[in-house]
Amino acid sequence: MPDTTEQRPYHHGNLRVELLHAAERSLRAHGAEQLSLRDLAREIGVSHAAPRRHFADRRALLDALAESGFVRLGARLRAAVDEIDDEEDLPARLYAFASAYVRFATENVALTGLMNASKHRPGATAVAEAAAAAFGQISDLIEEGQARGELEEGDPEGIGLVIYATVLGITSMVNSGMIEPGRLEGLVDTAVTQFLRGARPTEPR
Amino acid sequence: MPDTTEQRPYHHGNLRVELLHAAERSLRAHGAEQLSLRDLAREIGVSHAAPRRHFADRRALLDALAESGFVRLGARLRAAVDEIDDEEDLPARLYAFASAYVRFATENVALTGLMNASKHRPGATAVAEAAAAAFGQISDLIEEGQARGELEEGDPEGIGLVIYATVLGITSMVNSGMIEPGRLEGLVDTAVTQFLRGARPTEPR
DNA sequence: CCCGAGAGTAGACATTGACAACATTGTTGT
DNA sequence: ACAACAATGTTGTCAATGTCTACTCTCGGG
Repeated sequence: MPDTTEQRPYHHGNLRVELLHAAERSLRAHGAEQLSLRDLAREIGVSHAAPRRHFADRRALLDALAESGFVRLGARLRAAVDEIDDEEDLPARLYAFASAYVRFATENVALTGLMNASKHRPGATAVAEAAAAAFGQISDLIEEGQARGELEEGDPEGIGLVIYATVLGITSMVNSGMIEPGRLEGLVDTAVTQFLRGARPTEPR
Repeated sequence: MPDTTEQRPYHHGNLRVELLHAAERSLRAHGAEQLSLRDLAREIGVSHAAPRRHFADRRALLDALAESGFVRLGARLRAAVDEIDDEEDLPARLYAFASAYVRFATENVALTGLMNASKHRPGATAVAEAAAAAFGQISDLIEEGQARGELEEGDPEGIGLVIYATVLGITSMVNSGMIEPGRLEGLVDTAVTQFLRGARPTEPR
């Protein structure tokens, strides 16, 4: 375990990951706007130019944060869905998915904002890929539901995107203070039930 | 009409609004991150400290931009809905609402990002109010639909928020580059139809 | 064993937001 | 008419920041 009391050798040896950790703490505490490379360097105890060896740019650091966020979000979404034992209980799985997203987004407000805001300029495919992997899961849920006849036919990816967008929008509004956090649960609930009602086959049976 | 070739009198006379205009141009051209008060001052031709007389803070300028954005958005949403002559054609009005939002958001990418990102810290009620006025309209649509029996009963504001969140989420994903702009129209379409299918009364008389 | 690449350091520079002290103008009360 | 006075702009200054360049340290492989 690295100790801060330890006499730092000339080479830190673990700077990149520690920078990411410190950056995430700062992000949580003061937001992306306030995040300063020099601050992180100070906090870790290296010179102000050291971060540049690992991140070409302030933006590169933020992108790395966003990417890491998407990876973790994807993992948590997958875990939440898999936690529903009954593989055929689509409503439960959908609700688990939505709840997991909401929990992540409200527990990581600034991070989520960063993830949604970071415009992926040409070439920065890493972030986009991580994001796609995160919400791609829901397409699978839709497809399975359609295969079992529980859902109306239709482009599964499109439908999945719409659901994802709904949850994203709700948490975005809560996180930006447009609506009170107390309404979150209720909104997610009506969103999911609304979708299920609208997506069931026209001729039941 | 004010000319830039004119000898500027000591008092500019219209600095506040011209600052906002210049700020919006800069926002559109380089994003909120890059917006610099000194730049705006230079562009307008006043001293670097002049903006401070009208905006206490860089953040105050951005907040004003966001508020103005919400006001204009609200107007365009209202106009779009009112443009549908048949007051009882709920689907058409919903679609008009969604389309208008999408158009605004894709025509004003950075502005929309700013509006959604600006965390309204305690006391900054102006932005929140403008936002509420913008999306509050949809609750009215829902209520009318319910009154005519075209929609299932339920908290109209909650339902309205869910729709708004869906459209917001879709455009957010497009604007952040997560999905290609070409899919926008189709996604909005499925979102609206999905909602309408799910919201119709259970026993259609 | 040495030497070169990777990793950290030190110094410099332009830019920025914020602040203070001062200048100019328009307004208002008398 | 005119003297305060409040708005509005200006100049000067300061600390902080991102980024760049040149230098230093350390370690592992020929």
